[in-house]
Amino acid sequence: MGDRVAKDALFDGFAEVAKAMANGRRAELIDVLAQGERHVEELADEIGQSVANSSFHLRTLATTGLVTTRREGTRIYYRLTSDRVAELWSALRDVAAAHYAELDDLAAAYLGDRSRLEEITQAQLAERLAAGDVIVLDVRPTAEYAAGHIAGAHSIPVDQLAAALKAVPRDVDVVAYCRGPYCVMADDAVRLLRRRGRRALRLTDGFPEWQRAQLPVEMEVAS
Amino acid sequence: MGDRVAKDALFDGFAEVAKAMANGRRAELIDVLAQGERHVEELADEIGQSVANSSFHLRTLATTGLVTTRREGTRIYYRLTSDRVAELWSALRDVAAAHYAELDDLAAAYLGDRSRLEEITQAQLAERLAAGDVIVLDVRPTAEYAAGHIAGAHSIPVDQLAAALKAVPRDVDVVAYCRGPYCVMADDAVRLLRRRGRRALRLTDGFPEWQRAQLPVEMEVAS
DNA sequence: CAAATACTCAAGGAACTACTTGAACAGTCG
DNA sequence: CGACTGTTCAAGTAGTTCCTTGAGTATTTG
Repeated sequence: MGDRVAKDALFDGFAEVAKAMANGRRAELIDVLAQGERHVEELADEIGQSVANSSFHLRTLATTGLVTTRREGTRIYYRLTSDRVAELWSALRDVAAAHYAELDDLAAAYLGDRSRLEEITQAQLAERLAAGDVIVLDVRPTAEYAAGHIAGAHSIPVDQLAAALKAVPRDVDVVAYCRGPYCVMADDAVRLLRRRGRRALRLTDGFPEWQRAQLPVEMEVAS
Repeated sequence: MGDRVAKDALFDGFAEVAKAMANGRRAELIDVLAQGERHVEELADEIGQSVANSSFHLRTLATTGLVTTRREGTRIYYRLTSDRVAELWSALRDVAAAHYAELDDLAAAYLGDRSRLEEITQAQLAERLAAGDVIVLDVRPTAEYAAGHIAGAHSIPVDQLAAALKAVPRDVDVVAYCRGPYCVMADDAVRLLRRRGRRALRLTDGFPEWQRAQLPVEMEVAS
């Protein structure tokens, strides 16, 4: 069976990459970075940790090559090294959802009851977008919308939705989307819209999955 | 940003699954189980660990739902819960190979110099198999061949190849394959064949990848 | 050049992880 | 039923990981 020591070392190498993702805070970082690049303070804020600790976790991710940095003035921006990392993250989520029994409870505790939220798949939305019989709302923060969004989507961050309701046409279905299947922003948006009597649906996945599926996207051009 | 505690718990849940893979010995277990089910003693032997320790690692994998068991007589057989787990493992390997700098050295130390081994991709092999101008050798142990192999492949475990050389036709290219991209059995087979003057190539991936790509497979029917 | 900003590094303690040894627990087969 | 086999559990030790605090290092701006 070949060289035991070298084989163990090689598999320890694969395990290093798994270890990089084997921490809830680092998982959150990957999830946020799948939306686009961020600097350390933003990331620390996003995961609710100190800047020092976030920096430490980012370093861990960088050591295994999952994230890369770019300096701009006094800030350092982190991003996922490639789409493959986002795919790996997505595969991990899927396996967890499918096979890890306790995940259901954890997801329910964070997401609340989704049974009454109507969902729409990527394929269905792509079709209806082409047909033009639907309004799509990107309810993520505007910076994420600017970095890339579903072609034709309108930016209304979820915390501004109540105020912007009047701008949303009444006579057509509304689809809200956000960061991904475990993001609550679109859920909140859909619940609000339905309370106000609109017919609203949630896109099952988020923007990163849409983009990876090669469906049409747009981005704000730097001026 | 919703409920911090619940969000952290959810992402800790995803991290649990990554943790299950975040150990070299467990990674080896997953790699072996991707070939088919095994009982504990075989697995312990395969990863060069005590039965007790292997059992412990298998339990860890079972807790996150990555593996499942089945009893047959006095033995307990473990297998991957689904193809998704194999896909996740494959995605992890790919990311490690693409982004984790140190992996190259580790792989080189275990696999040796592959630069002089000619390779063939799944697609190319599928085409040549259809055309019938190639002999395919499955050089894994016979039990793995029996559990499933590339349609039309012949079983010659690598340690029996030297003795069985005469049975391999001289006038046609030979393709050897084994467990996957980080398995040395096909490498050894190809090197041996070339030393004996045959034109031999290595299939880039192994059997699990072939099967997941929906390419034609066969298996020994239980009698 | 000095001050300010953004980030990283180092030390330290609490909590977890890996592996070993030896005992306990099923099921199965005579 | 009772011995046997294959597997799991428990205890113990050495080593690793996580997060905090506070100091240190780049880079930009005044």
